[in-house]
Amino acid sequence: MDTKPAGDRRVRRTRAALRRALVELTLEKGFQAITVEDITERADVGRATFYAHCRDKEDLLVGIVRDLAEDRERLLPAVRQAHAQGFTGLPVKYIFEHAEQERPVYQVILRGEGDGRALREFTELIRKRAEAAFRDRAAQLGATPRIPLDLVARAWTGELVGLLSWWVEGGTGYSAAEITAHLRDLSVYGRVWATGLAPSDAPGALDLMP
Amino acid sequence: MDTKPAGDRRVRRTRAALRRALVELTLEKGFQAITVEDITERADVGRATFYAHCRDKEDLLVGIVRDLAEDRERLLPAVRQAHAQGFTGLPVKYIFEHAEQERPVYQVILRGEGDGRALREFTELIRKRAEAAFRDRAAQLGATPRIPLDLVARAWTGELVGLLSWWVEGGTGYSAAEITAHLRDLSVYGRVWATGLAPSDAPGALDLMP
DNA sequence: AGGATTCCGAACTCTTTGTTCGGAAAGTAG
DNA sequence: CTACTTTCCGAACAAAGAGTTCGGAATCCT
Repeated sequence: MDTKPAGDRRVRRTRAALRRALVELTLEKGFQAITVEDITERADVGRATFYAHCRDKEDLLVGIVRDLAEDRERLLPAVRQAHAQGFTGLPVKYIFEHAEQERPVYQVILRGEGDGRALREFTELIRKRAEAAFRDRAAQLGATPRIPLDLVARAWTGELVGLLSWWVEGGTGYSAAEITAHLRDLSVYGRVWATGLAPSDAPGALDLMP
Repeated sequence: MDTKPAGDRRVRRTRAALRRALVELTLEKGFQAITVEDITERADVGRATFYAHCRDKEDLLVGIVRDLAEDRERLLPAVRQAHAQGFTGLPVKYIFEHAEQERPVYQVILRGEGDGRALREFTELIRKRAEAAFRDRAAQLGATPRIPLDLVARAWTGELVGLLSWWVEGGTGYSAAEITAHLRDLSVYGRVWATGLAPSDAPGALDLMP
């Protein structure tokens, strides 16, 4: 999928139409069930034109996801600078807000449509950021973690992706700010604080308690 | 996909061969790239025979996943009874051990192969168990959660799936017992305890601190 | 041994994919 | 506005894969 600026208006229009059609159809029938003709029909574009823009369905999806990530990253420095310096992580609330604006695409990604590559790449991006942020801060403070930071980063990424997948489908009743706050409190202070349940009540505790 | 006991030896053999072939090929080339003929060739089975057993690739995968879940659930009561009563969650360590035994299939599921349905179902199963466990225990103790339990259950499920996906790919260097303990400590006591990092160092904290 | 079931493989239809090409349409630059 | 370039269209084509059918051979169960 081309991601050049696309100077020609015709190119911009057909590309936008194809992408829009793919996202719509994916949410309706699932990525797998879609045929190229479905897409071109919905986009009102000749089938040959489709192949002038991308190799196949997957390629089209990759382009969408890549541009979404660029869009997200593009505004990041501004957001970051508005708060503090030296912070290398992605502000969580900003991710939720971005997902709110681009809900359909986030749904497609987080559902794991299209062989799940998009979701894996999204997750990896978050994970790397989180791990870098943890390491930076640990180095600054000279703190000695009780649990390896790579493991902490993976677990935290799992929490974020899990909640985001849920939230983006709608119906949770939380605002971006609310769910962000909950996620932070839970991950920072733990389940004992969050629920008042003693450790022995945790799933899996059976194997760990005397 | 039939999941009957399969009394006939021929049926057992070809079914096993087909499933084995599908898992192998999926790990080699990815589910999407596999053709039915690839499967039958690897399994050394006639192509017509394939359709005598299942509608298509997906159906075959569904059968595999379903039987795996059955296998996991079948031994659960014994495990549970060996530890405590009234606990409705899935013992976490047992899941990791099961994944260790059935590594290839878990890899296929957790990579989100085959349109991601298998992964979604797996996640849902865990999530429901976790939420039920949290609710039961909260009711017993009369505790008032600071964070809604359904949100806690989703976040915890995300942690588990995230770590399990990582662990099952190998190379983490942890045993099932070790990673289970880490997951428990981290989720129960939180990141401040686990890493020594102050709350303001958490990704996303920017939006939440004054 | 006998009857039922399953497997095989070859042939066939149908859908979808991906490519090609010449003419029409729309865009851009000057 | 003109001239030149690029894109779009649609139809036609080849190739691959999906899914079905069927008679005969092989295998299983009892």
